[in-house]
Amino acid sequence: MGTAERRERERELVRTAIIEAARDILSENGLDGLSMRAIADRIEYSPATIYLYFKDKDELVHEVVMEAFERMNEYIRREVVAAGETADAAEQYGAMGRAYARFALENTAYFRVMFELPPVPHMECPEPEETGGLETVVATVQRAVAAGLIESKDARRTAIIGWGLVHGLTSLYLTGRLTDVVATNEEFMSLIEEAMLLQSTGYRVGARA
Amino acid sequence: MGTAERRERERELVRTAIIEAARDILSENGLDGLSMRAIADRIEYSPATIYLYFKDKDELVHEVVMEAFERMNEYIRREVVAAGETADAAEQYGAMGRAYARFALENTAYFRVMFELPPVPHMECPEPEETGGLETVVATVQRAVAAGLIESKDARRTAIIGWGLVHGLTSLYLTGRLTDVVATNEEFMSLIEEAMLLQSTGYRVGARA
DNA sequence: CTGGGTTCTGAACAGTGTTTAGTTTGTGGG
DNA sequence: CCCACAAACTAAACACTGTTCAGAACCCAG
Repeated sequence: MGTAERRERERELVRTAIIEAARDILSENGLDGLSMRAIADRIEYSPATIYLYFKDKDELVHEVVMEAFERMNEYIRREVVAAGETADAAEQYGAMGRAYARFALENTAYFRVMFELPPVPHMECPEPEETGGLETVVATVQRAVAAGLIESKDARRTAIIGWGLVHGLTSLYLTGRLTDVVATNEEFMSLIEEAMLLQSTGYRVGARA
Repeated sequence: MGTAERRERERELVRTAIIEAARDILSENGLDGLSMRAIADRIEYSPATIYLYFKDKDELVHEVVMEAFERMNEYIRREVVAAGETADAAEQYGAMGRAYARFALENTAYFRVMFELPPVPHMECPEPEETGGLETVVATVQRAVAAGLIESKDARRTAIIGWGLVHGLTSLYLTGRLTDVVATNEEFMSLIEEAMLLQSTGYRVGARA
């Protein structure tokens, strides 16, 4: 009798319903609007029920964040294949950076929660999704290095510096620190483009493409 | 009779006491530990009293953040004059970036609050302190450009890109995203150094110093 | 010393995350 | 069929949060 399996399936259904509700509330009302009672209301359960599926609010949010990272990775992957099947590795690297920034612009609430949260004290996951995207970047950098487009002794360090570059500019822009320099999203994207171009070619005289 | 002035002074005294208490709690217990009641306890007043000096918790925190920006600016200023009276503009620029990162390492709670907060919807201040530091950076970049050490069509854009670079790397490091690449603070500082060096010289073949 | 204005507080309200005791529900075995 | 047991669910409470408001305490001028 497969009732146990059905129970298991139903359980998983409720679990994902909770996560979806949390994700939707997060997108619509921001992190402040994301309360256990709001989630409970949306899925028409009691708040206490959530604690039968997640030990904490932190655990629930962590799950949502993990999902967000997956989405972002897929977003970037899709973006880079869309606009660069024939592009060289350096161009693909640039496309990744632009996609990262654009994802942040399109999912600001997501993006904030992904990085504004505690320094992840309890991490068991062997970084399958979280840094999975980074590995792709590293590989791209390696191809660019092999093609002589970028010089780097350590492709991973180079990828991380690039990550820091676009992540930092994006954070500053989203928190309103750049308002008196870059006003619109278009201006911001062009700033990102310039910054990424810089990493490849530098500011040295005559080095610019 | 100067009782009005004395009253005013006493009032200002309580006000700064509140801010100091908030700052201390923030440093010791982080943003989560910063509650109105905790502040009231520390200054031995009732929670309601705080609302006679600040309309909001947001307004109070905003004040603390403004102070934090001033402190950071002064920290950087001191750092750059300390280790670079004879240094050229490019070296001073690098010192600024390192100081920024070191300040973040030494005041993690501060740093988080400074940038994790809402996109500052109510900003009347004509950026005297907040971007006051940025102007110094811009001036340094301009001197470096004039000396032929850095190429840049727009010194402000260049400064902002540098800001984004070190800010992003710092944020990622503080939120634990770089743990499997850079383990210690020393490694992190060397990453910052490499990244800033990159902005001046680029990854182009033969462009490295 | 009395009136008025400032300063302060106790108590409450609405909201939060979380726990627990207790109820409902559904299924498997006698 | 029905009972019992386990799983799912919830109402209510607890301790906390930011915030407000009526009233007490205080201080100083007239």
